[in-house]
Amino acid sequence: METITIDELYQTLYKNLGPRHWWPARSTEELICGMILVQNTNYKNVFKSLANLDAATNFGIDALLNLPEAKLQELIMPSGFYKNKSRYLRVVLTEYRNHYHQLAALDTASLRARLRSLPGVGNETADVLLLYVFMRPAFVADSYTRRLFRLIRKQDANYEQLQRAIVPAMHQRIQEAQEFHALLDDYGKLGSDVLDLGNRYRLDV
DNA sequence: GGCCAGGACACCA
DNA sequence: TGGTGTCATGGC
Repeated sequence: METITIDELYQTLYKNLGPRHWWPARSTEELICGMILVQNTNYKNVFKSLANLDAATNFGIDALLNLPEAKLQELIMPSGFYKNKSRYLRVVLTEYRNHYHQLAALDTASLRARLRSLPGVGNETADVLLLYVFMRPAFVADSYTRRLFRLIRKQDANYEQLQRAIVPAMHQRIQEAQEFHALLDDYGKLGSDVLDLGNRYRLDV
């Protein structure tokens, strides 16, 4: 078995999978909606909800926030958990509309803590918001990512533990950090048929 | 027809 | 700190 570094892992994934074009969205508002709606949900279902929202509001921030509660729930229903997600969407979109510049001025740690305090924003959603909305380098230790790193590190780790281990070993620009997350998740979906990293490599961090 | 998806949260011990 | 139940739809 061959040892691999974080950089080499990134390069290996990139060479085999190519650019993943994440996060798919035409506006920041659509990005935020997708991030909430995709929680524990297949993105194929999310696309249906996003199409509904687009048709109803064209992703105008005020149009989104002015939707009656019942209408918003109806539009996002294909993504499941629609009662929770409608509430989370309102909170995060309101925060974005009213406080974006204040948030953008914060250092990354303070910004993450602020995002994390919002209902519906857990570890993963906070980190994808940092990565794709606020353009801060972040490492998203989601379930796909933890599964792969469990295989190549030969040890288990929860979200925070994996972040503490990996972040110091990363030295990526924002675009690479974004691509890394996309590559890790798409690798998780495609499975080891394409590239059996778990049986080939060992990562010592 | 069962399993799962690009989680978060409340509750419990 | 860690485990479990709940939220819910649609694709495969």
